[in-house]
Amino acid sequence: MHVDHDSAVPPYLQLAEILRKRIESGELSSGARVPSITYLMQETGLARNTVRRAIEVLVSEGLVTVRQGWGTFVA
Amino acid sequence: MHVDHDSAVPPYLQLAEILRKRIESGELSSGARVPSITYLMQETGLARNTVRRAIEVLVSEGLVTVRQGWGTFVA
DNA sequence: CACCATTTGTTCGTATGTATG
DNA sequence: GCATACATACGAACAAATGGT
Repeated sequence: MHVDHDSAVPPYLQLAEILRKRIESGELSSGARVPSITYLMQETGLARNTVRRAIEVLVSEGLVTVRQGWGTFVA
Repeated sequence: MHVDHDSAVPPYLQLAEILRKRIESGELSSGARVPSITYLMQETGLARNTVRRAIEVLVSEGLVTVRQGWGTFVA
């Protein structure tokens, strides 16, 4: 899991794309838990808000659902 | 234009609601320019990112369109 | 019940990049 | 070049919800 800060594609979109592919490939199937924000921060080196933004992209696409205090899950 | 930090409704949703009503009431009609982020920051006392978040809500609702370097306009 | 760890939610202040006129 | 306006990102702090001890 790696994002390129020098890319023309902003990091939050790169991360969204990474997660999207993991979902569409079936690596993360329906109902599966998406890695936590904290974990994704550590894995990618991105800030919390940036990770959240990536997740919000997936939420707006209907790919995942988020529940406060619980986690993020593949729809 | 006023947001209440003690409200259960987060400021970014309060601002989104304020702008939504100004659009739906016709005070801001189609094609009209939405006040700039800087202006809304000064008017509401909110931070830049918070104002942007409110606008993103309206964008996701299709009420406004944003053009970088130009401005935000009622759809 | 209280307490705590985990996880998501919101906001702030700041900095820098990009686009338009 | 400059001013304005939006775009992205960082780091920090605290709130709220959940689940387990």
